Amino acid sequence: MAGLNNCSGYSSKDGSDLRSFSNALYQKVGTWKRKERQFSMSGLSAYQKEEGEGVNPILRQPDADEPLIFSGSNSDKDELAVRRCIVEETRDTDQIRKRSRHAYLQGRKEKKLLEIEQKVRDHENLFEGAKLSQAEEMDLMYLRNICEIAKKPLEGDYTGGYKMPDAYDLDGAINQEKRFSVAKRASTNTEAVQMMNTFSAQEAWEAQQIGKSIYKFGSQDRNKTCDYSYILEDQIDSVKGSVLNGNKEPNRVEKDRKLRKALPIYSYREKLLQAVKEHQVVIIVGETGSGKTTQIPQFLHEAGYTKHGMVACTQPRRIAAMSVAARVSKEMGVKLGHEVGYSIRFEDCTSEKTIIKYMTDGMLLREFLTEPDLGSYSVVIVDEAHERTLSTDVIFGLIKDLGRFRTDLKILISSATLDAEKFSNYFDLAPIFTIPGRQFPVEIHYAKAPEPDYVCAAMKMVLQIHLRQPPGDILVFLTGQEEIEVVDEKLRDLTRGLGTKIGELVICPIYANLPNELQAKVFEPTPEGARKVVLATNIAEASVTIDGIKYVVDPGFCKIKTYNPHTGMESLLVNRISKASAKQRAGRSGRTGPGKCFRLYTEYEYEHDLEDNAVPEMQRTNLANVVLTLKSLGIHDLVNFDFMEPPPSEALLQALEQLFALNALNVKGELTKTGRRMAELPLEPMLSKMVVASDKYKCSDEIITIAAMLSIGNSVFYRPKGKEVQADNARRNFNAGTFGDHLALLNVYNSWKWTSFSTQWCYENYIQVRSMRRARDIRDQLEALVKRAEIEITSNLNDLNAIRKAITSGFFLHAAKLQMHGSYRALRNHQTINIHPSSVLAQELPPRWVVFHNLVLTTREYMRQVTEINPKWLLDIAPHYYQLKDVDGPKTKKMPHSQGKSRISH
DNA sequence: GAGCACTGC
Repeated sequence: MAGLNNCSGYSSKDGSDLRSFSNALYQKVGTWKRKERQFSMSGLSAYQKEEGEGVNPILRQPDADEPLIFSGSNSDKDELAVRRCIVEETRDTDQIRKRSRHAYLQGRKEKKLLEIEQKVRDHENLFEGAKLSQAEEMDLMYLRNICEIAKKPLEGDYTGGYKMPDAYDLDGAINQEKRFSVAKRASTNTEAVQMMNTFSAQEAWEAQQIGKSIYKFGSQDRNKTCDYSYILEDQIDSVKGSVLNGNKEPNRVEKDRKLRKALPIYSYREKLLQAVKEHQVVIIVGETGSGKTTQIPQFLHEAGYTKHGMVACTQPRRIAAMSVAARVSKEMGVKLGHEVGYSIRFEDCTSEKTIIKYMTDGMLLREFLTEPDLGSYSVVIVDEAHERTLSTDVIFGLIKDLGRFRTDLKILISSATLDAEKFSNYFDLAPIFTIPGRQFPVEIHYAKAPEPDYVCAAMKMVLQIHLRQPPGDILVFLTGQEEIEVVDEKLRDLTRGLGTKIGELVICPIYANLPNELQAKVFEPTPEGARKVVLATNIAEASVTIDGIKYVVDPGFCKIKTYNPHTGMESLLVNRISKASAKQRAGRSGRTGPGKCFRLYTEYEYEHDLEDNAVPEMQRTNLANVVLTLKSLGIHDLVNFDFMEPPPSEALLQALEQLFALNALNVKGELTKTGRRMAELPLEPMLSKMVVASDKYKCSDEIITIAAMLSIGNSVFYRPKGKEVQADNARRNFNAGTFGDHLALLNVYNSWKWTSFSTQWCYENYIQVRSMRRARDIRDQLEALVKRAEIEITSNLNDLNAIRKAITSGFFLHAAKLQMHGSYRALRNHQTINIHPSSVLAQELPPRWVVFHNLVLTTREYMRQVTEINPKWLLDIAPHYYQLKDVDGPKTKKMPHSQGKSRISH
């Protein structure tokens, strides 16, 4: 019951138990409502009369330590105005909700329900009359339970827990246990609510539910007149949990900025240098604000480590590398690019004088290719190691190996979290050095009960904070663009017209695909008297820092890319965040002053359902590129390569197979000449194979454009809300005379080039300038590298067949054949797939043979970026992979759809 | 006729 004593919303100060308290509370609310109806003719004055009686317990029940902003005399008037507005707006809310994720989930749920019901029937038929084993009975009961749960509407469906997506495992099959675990847990909840007495959060929830039912009993006609209660009455109760340690005092901030010596790390200087002197590898745990990234390289320089080589410090992000380098060069009083520099893709800001070099981790990996012993470095610092990016993990393996014969090389691994033990074990029990951070304290509040719909809950929470908490900006973490747009629209609707009655809400969305000029709004200072609400994706967790955030709303979800090596399919799934992420998110509120973090999940869920750390990227990605890099570094035994956490062996094998098929590896698993050329290019292997092959077809100019356009991904076309039709029309202009998306992308780039890279042209055609500039950068880089690899740049724009052949050379593994009903069958694994509706070819008569760039799993399995090919090319280009019967079997001539028996030999 | 988190070379 410890949690209850801390609860901030309804805590009873006289010690009476929660149930009777909430009971009384709801009765009070009921009275209040009835009175309001009585006085509806002059509602406002009725309020003023009642002032002082505690008429509105929800807003008038202040926390002991939490002053209300409504303490002034106008509070009830203001609040009434808010409610009035909400009454009016609720009429529209239903419609908005229909378009929201909510409705989307409901639709999917219904589909699923039909499937499950059929399954139950099947089961029942199968086992009719037979005696069931206990396990079978459990199974059946469990399916029935799911049916029951699925039948309930989403709104108010407290039994359903969080809405979780289907769980896919790396081994290909859908993991049924994982998939239904949420439902399973929920079903036990409904059947035996009494069983949930093991933890306080659940108890509190139960008490609240009982309180609600009592309240309903007393006001049956509530739905007719009291729609406005939607937001405030159904408020989210939170329990105050732990406080993230903070040791920073507000008045010291300014001083700290000026005094390097005031940073916490400074007092550890001598000890740290001693540790580095005695050990080759040192693990540094430094919390945010400890100054480790800026100070440690300077310490090492002062201690003389730069006499025999540079100090390298890797960062996972470009911006971090640039900005830290700029700050350090300022501190040292040297010009950026001289003694202190940075090195990122497209930009090498270093010189011969450089002794401290900040760089992205991918860049250090590239340096391994040109200088395998890292001879020009004396110290390598791997910063932000806890993020476990693909490059960081590969660097770990390489540098651990390198350290064995370069004993003079010092290695520092710096991480923000407490999984330092893992790092230490990996690096042969390297000593761990802990430096305290300097941050403001952050109060953590947990939800008292699980929230069924986190989008809706987040919205309520924002309004609650806005009404109840002192000024300060709010940061809300959502999973994607769609959610952000829904919440944005709904919040705008709800607060429209409040104007002067209540502080204005300035709503700023931010996600990576949002055009720059719209992103900039987030960083503008909040107007006087207003409150900024930032709706962000994970971008705000580490990549973007917004000043002035005082409150964080954390629903506890994010989208994570998963990869299935069997089908070669990747999918973005909404998933729980890790404890480390939750901590990081909370910390975003304590940057400029003490903050508060409202987690929309219970403390129990935090403790038991969240993993400590996110799954490293290595475990959930296509490894072809990693394997190619390692092979070109001369590492042949990949199975025994010392990964910190080895990737799944299937993924490794699949990557080897793919590289073999692409002719990058020979039968012995050694790198071929083609493979060596491919490794030079900063592209995925299939794309780099395409580029290498373009030499043969004399169309390298076009192919590198296509490769650049494909590697910027899906952010070329911009489709603003409300202008979808115009955007789609503009997009269609590029499709004329093409055989598919690849050539359409080529058209886009060339058209832009012919307008001399006009920004205006991009706006007119609903194309994202930022992405196009990036494509141009990549294209320029590729052009230089291709020339260095002695591939001649030749343009052959008129011979579209040559271009398509070159594409096929890279993507023959991704070939598919039309079946009946317009779906396709992948030649590699006979999987049924479809053309993505956004593709050029989705508009036209489906071609019989295609190659595609990648597969995504959303509602169905879709191919994105599809181009028509001639099946004979497959035989010409990949005779080692395809045989005549694969593309031209005797049966296929008459019955093109019954080709299932043909087999692919490797 | 569907909806793509974030990086990096």
